[in-house]
Amino acid sequence: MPTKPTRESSTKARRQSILSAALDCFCDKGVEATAVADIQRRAKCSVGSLYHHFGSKEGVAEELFIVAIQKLNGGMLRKLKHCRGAEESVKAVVFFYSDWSTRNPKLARYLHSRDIDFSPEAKTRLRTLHSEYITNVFTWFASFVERGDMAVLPVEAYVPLISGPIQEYTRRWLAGQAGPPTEVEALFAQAAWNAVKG
Amino acid sequence: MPTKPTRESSTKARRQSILSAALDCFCDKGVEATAVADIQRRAKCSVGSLYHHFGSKEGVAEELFIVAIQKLNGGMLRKLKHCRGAEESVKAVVFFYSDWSTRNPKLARYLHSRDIDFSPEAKTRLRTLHSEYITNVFTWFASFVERGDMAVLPVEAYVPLISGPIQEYTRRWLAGQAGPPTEVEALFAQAAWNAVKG
DNA sequence: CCTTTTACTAGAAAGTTATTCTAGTTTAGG
DNA sequence: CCTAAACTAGAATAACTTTCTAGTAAAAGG
Repeated sequence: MPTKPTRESSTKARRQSILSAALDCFCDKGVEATAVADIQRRAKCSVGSLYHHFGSKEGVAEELFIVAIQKLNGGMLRKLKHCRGAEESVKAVVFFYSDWSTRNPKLARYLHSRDIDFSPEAKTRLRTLHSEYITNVFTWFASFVERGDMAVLPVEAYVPLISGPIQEYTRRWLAGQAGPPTEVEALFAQAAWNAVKG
Repeated sequence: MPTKPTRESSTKARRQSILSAALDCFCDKGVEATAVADIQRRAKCSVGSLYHHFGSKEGVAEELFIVAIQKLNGGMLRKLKHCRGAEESVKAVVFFYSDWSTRNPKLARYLHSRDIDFSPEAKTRLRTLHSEYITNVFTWFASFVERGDMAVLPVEAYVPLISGPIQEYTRRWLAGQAGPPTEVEALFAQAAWNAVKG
């Protein structure tokens, strides 16, 4: 049975409804072109409510971006934990990226739009999230590199070599310029492994 | 000696001054956050003049984007024409992208911001430019594939495999998260060739 | 050489959109 | 109950984009 909505739960629901209304609008018309009124109408809330929760239109966009990144990164790490060797891990990165994007096309599309004007605070928060993630990923792969299963390369080179192609392909798919990533993921996973294997 | 400015030349100069003022503003504060007044002040022109030439702020952003794409693509094709074999061509793509971005960091940075709300006309124009470019690139590489120097892959897979890593790396460099691409271009060129060689 | 047309510039006015403000409602906690 | 804090609403304001009117200067036609 549905429990009586408490304040906490309804706040969460309201925030969520605004975020998902925003995502729909952003995907339909782009970030810049959607007005606060568009989001508001879609979320069925007032201007005041929206500004109470997010401070600004930019605030909504930032939160949405951060939530999306967290979902993607969190899922990736969880997936990696179940991998046993270097090759399985590298390939898992490619497969997970492809699958996640296919399952969450709107979020993926939004993550690919890079021109959101983040506030300094949001930038800091993103930087923190990113370096936490990178740290986690690197400690996972470091042992493989030490063991000689993977090549020794400049640290910043691994991610582009492994994820660059599938990301770029996915971007094209989202833009309607290519077939679904499932068609090439195996090929790209193999290429990723070839690029970084020891 | 400087020739007397004719109408045609001064129009061109004015348009150019608006475009480069816009590029500076966009790089400093992002597209959404720059006001028409910012561009106008920097270009030392009036609102009327700006609207006469470009119709809207979006119009400025679109033109800038298209010009940048044309420069990048044009340069790439010119570079390719001087290459002799498959390997040289594939590697040239990586090197040229890296060098062009290093030489034109502002334009490169702007091209990486993907969230500009293009008008339908601009979208059409971009699509045309893109498919012209793709056609040119593919006719260049097709012979190598036929000859067996390069692997037979889904057509849409080549660009991500060859350019994906260097693009992703360059993006990180522009965001201050990595060293200059010259440090990895040779490595990435080799990886690109490995990914598509026959 | 004049005049007419067209491209262009300027800045004020109008229209839109984002943000703030004031007032009021609901809920958890004492 | 009562109070403080969280929340909602929508009017008021402020910021910004776009349009409009007027005027200037270069080219084109006679």
